[in-house]
Amino acid sequence: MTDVLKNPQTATRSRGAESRERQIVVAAELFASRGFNGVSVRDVAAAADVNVAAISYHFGGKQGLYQAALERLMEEMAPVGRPVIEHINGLFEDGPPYKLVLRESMEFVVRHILSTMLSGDLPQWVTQTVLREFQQPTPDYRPMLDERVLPLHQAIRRLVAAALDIDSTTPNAILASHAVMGQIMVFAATRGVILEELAWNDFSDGRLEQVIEAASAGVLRAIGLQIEQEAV
Amino acid sequence: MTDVLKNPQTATRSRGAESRERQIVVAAELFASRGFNGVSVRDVAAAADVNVAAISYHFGGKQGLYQAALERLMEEMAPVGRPVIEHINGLFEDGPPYKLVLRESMEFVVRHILSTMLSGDLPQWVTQTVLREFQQPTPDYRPMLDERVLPLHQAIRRLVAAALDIDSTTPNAILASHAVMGQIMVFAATRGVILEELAWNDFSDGRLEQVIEAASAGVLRAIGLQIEQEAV
DNA sequence: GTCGTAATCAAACACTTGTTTAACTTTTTA
DNA sequence: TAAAAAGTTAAACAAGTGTTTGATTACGAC
Repeated sequence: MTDVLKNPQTATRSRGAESRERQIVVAAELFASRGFNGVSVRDVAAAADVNVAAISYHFGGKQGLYQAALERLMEEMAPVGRPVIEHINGLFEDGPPYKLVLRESMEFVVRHILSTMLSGDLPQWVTQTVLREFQQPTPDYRPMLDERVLPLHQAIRRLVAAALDIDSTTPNAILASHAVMGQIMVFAATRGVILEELAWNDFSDGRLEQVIEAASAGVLRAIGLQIEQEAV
Repeated sequence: MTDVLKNPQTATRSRGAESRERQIVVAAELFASRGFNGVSVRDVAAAADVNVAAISYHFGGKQGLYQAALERLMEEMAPVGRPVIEHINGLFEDGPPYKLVLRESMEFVVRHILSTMLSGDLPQWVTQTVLREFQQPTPDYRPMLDERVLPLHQAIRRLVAAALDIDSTTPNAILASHAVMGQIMVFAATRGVILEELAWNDFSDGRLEQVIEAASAGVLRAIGLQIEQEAV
């Protein structure tokens, strides 16, 4: 808690740190929307209002800047997965939970992931980069995969396996949990197409709620935790 | 069936057509794996064993080559969606089908899509390009979206809506069908990660069958068409 | 105030980019 | 066979790429 006092740089790094920060933010957004090769260092420099040489000076080059953006991505992604992982792990501490508890937990998971990824809380570039890297991983993305994505997958797999009454280490559990992840992430991945089909501009207000409830209902049915009858 | 005879070009286009064909094939694969900006015209020329100028000569430039690759993509994608669309449309010709029929149809849909996309039948670059463009569409992709992807979505939506007993034009039907598409496509989209987690090399033999059955079971449950009891 | 470090800057670097040119070979047509 | 068309080729083009340089400025420490 006394980091600020112990590290004078943190309090007084007025000059270069601000420009460094600007470069990371701008680069993260540009890389997300146009890809690594679609962005030139001069694009970043212009958008961040710094000299081109500043990138090599601060990050050692374009590649280093991308790595810095990925590290920032890891920070931004923490609040997406961490609550879910902690929630699920806490659930299994006192033995296998009742189905009703599993149901509520899965509802929480779906709601948490979709509300953070679809609302404005999480910067758009975070989702874009995760999806892009998931599909075509760069070597620098490995830490992100190991420390953020896979732990979230494994936590959800425990939930799915418990709901389906199968061992969470079996291929079937792995496949079923990926299917569930697909059911959830499809709303982030195909966001643009879905908005277009619904003639919506964004997921504000009740619309996000509608998406969450639809996704939640589908997921619960998929793992056999649906309420028997639904009002029509 | 007499196309070859009626079109002498097809039989006798010895000179330029071969080189043109090679350029399209090579370009489609390179663009799929490295993205449009990640591939230079000299990369394509070298891989296709032609002169750089040939690209401008045959396609008017790099952009034209990409469009040609997208047109090829549209041809390659036809056998994925067409059988599914025809099957579903035929289903509804004589009024709303029984649940048992819906169940068998959905099983066919899942099996058809996954077996074509995960086995070697469909070139890998096709799936890669579809997923990439779905996430970040270029203007040239619009025809592909309108003529291949959306019709498939709409057909599946009819099935999903019928299974859930809701109107297929409601937001809920749209959302539910996207969730189902997510459940299916996740196996193509995250193919690499899934193979890694299962310590598999590919989806050959019984493995593909295992994936299809897992996906199928999840989808059927998600739309309320599951068999009541499953053997354990 | 002076020194030394950190940061910024315009300019230049060597290299790659997509495209065009004009000479050439090959194939088709008549 | 001769003319025309189609295709291929090496070379050159201007513009853009990431990076480095050396001078210049801003700032905290003494």
